[in-house]
Amino acid sequence: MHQSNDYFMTLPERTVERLSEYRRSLLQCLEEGKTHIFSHELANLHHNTAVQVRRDIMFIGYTSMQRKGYDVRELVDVIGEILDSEMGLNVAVIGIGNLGRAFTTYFVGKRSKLNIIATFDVDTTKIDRVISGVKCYPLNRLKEVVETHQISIAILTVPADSASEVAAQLVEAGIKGLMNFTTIPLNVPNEVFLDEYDMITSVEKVAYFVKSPRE
Amino acid sequence: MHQSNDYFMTLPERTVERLSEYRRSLLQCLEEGKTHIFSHELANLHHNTAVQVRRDIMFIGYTSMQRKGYDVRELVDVIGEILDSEMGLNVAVIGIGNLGRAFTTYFVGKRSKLNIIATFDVDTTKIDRVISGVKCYPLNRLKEVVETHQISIAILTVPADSASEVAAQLVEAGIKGLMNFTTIPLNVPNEVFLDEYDMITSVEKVAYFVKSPRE
DNA sequence: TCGAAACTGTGATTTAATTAACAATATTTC
DNA sequence: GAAATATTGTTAATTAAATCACAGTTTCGA
Repeated sequence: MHQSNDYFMTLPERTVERLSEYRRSLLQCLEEGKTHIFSHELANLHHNTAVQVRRDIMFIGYTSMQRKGYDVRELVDVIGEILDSEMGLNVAVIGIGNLGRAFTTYFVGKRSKLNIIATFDVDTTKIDRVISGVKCYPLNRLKEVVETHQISIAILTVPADSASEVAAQLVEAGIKGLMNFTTIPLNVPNEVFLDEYDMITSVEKVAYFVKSPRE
Repeated sequence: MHQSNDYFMTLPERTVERLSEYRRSLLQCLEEGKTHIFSHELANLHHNTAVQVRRDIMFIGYTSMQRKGYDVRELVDVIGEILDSEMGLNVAVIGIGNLGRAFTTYFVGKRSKLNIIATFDVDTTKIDRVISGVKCYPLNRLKEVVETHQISIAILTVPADSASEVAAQLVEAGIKGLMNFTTIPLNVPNEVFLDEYDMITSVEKVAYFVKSPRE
């Protein structure tokens, strides 16, 4: 396996996740005026080891000032080059109930290359209102709005019983990435990147390990 | 490595997650009157393979009627024996903003051995109200309520800037499992099971793979 | 200026998770 | 009732992820 610094292979999924997390800590460091950071410091801010941090950073081909730690500013920029699309990506939140609003407000104010352009809902009282800073469209305008605004990522926070149907519409509308927060597993074509997160499963897992601790 | 059906070792984390997911599909099957299910059917309902399903089921020591598929009822029960605590576990949701409410309402009506007993918030207008079916207490009564109701699991959905402090209080109050939905990584003692989920990271990951598809 | 200390970068190793491969068993078909 | 088929349970192989171990810098202290 040969890796150069010029062309990137796609990174391991876990590494991508950690880079996203590192970046946020690093931005925090910048605000606090910290200019350099050691691998073990960054590790301590997250739940991992210095080696893991160094390996992740190795993957993106950045190297530090030896013995001074990583230059925080530079590292933020390099992570940005990896994670962000140059022109940014447009995002829609589908279903603006509690979860949709939670998600949307999380993003507000965060400078980011991801722009929440639209939210969608079936509830007519929400339509055309601005919710959490973003305009709400009726679901039946999904395809039109996705196309005209070139939305490539959708966050699915609709009730379980409409999840599959809406997902199909999203695929049809040409979405490229789908984050599914419903409890219904979805099937999408291979070229659409799908990630699913199920809160109930997470908590059942916590409960299991509370009941049966390891070693 | 020797595994008997009588005493269980703790299961792989991913297996636990999948079992939780399987169970929900299986309950759905029961409602539809389906009494048996093949490994490949269960696999198709999720995003995995028949082998994976069989391996997961092997882990919990259940074996099917050969060639008839798994007995749905039995399998649900066996998964329940693995995942659930006999007497159930009590859960509290800390921070009843959008995300806290989303989580709480997800659980309402789901028959489950996990009981959301209390929610907590600092907002005095919420206190003593019943939100999403659960009573809201002031944060300063955390320890008292956790102790008297024997709450062992906490769902942390407070704003980022109070996350660490509240987490410390939860540990102090004797919580056994903590599900952290804030964007702040937490440090808790080893005996407290911690799971963290960060929406922003998830979406940044989706964005990365939209930009750099695999193979 | 030399040696010790503090970090990084990375090959080698280990561990965990997934997938392949297939024997064993039950069912159906003729 | 023998052969073909469908399905499980499990061992072995593979792949992915994390960790170990250590050589290579740079800096510091005497």
